[in-house]
Amino acid sequence: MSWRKEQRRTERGYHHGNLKEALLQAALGLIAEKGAAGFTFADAARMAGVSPAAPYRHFRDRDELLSSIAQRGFEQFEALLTQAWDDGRPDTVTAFERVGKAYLAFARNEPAFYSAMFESGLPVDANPTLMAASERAFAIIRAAAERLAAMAPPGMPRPPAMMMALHIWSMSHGVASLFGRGDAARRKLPMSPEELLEAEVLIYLRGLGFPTDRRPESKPPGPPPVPPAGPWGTPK
Amino acid sequence: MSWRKEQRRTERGYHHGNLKEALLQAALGLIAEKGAAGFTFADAARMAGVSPAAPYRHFRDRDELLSSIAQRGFEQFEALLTQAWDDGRPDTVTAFERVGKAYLAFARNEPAFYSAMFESGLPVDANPTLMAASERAFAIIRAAAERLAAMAPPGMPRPPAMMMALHIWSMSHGVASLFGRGDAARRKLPMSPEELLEAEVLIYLRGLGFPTDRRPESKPPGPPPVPPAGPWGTPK
DNA sequence: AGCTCATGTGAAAGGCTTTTACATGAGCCG
DNA sequence: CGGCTCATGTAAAAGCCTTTCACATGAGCT
Repeated sequence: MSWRKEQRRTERGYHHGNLKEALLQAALGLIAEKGAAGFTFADAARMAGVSPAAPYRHFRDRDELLSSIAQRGFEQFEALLTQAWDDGRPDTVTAFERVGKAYLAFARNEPAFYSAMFESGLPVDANPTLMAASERAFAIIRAAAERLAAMAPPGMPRPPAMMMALHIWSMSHGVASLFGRGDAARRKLPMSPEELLEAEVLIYLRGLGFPTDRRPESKPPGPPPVPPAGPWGTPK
Repeated sequence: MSWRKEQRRTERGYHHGNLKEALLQAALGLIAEKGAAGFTFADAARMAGVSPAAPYRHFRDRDELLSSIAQRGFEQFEALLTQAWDDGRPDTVTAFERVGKAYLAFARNEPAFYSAMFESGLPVDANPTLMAASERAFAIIRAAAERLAAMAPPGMPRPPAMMMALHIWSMSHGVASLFGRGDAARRKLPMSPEELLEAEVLIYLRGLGFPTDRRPESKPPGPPPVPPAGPWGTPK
């Protein structure tokens, strides 16, 4: 084996050996449990088994720890979206909707990251590193919108990809914030957040003139059934 | 004049006379200035000129003050949306978009209320009064969607009004949260939040089969221009 | 005039944040 | 090996916040 200092840290001595990481993990757990506002620097220290002053060797203050978590969150978010987008395979619309689902999945499965990223009141635009990470994540949505815009049906004015990306982002974020969290601010819904967002995106794309019957784009779509089935299941 | 105890409170004695209201106002200012997380009970007391213990005569704790503000926020929000909707005058689509603009205006002009309502981490569903106020506000959007759904063009399956309402809500909330705040979490945009949301809603409505040329619904719309102008200004 | 109770005060306990001086020991160098 | 040095951790202390409790005040009622 090749553990130099990863393992065998059960009975530590004066030095922790991996405190920075331990603090991040502890904070992640605490935020998930009690929200970004309720999370306490001292609590994280206690959980890591060090004195309340120790964290200051690794983070300037509480906010910097929060920023680090948001930073890491944006990175994981970007990775998740990248994987969901999968460069538009097997077809653009399918991949697009997978991105939407990934957005919701992230909000639900990583409440701590999501809190730190979007609800902690951190001035995102004041931290260039954080801002950059945030923009890299958005760039995935942007790229997907670009691809979608490029295949806009002829005869329609081509929608600006940036605008489409912002629209999709706001839909995803709105659904995730209002309905997609595990525990807090929950409201009863007649459908799952995933279904809600999928229908929303489909209607939106249809409004742009896209065929939304999920046919692989290689073969041109045949004549649509009349009346076309709506994106909200069978009526009645 | 008829001030019994409203005015002349400059040089107060032992009793404040209107502390509850003064605390709410102070908190509103503090939250607007430093965010819901940064707001302090003691600060509000100081601002009202009373001891740190005084607020406890009017609010069980800090959270109850926050809840009161959220409560009041939902009420003002409802009033604003009601006024914007104006029972669908002069026509449904126009009124509908006015509601969207009102949502953004509220987020921008009342950041303190907005924070308390949506970003404070308060368990909305744990407080029945708060929940009810929140639902009354949403009911306006719901009613508007109902009206819109009723005038769905024939030949299309009729969209469920509740779903439409949730979609519109999520769009508005997404745009407001991501781009519509005065100071924090700002991101650069190629257009104003209002324009962004308006285009988004128009595209969505068009996806449902609604004519979106803003003609008064009394006179049936003539043949649409071909190709129809997009909701995003003139391309190029 | 006197009572009473809502409303405010002062003090105190306990917790969090942040700083400072000091302690420890891991890694390196001869 | 022996010793140096510096990153990393600790203890203590100052300052602020929250919350509680016993006590003070005076507004409104009888």
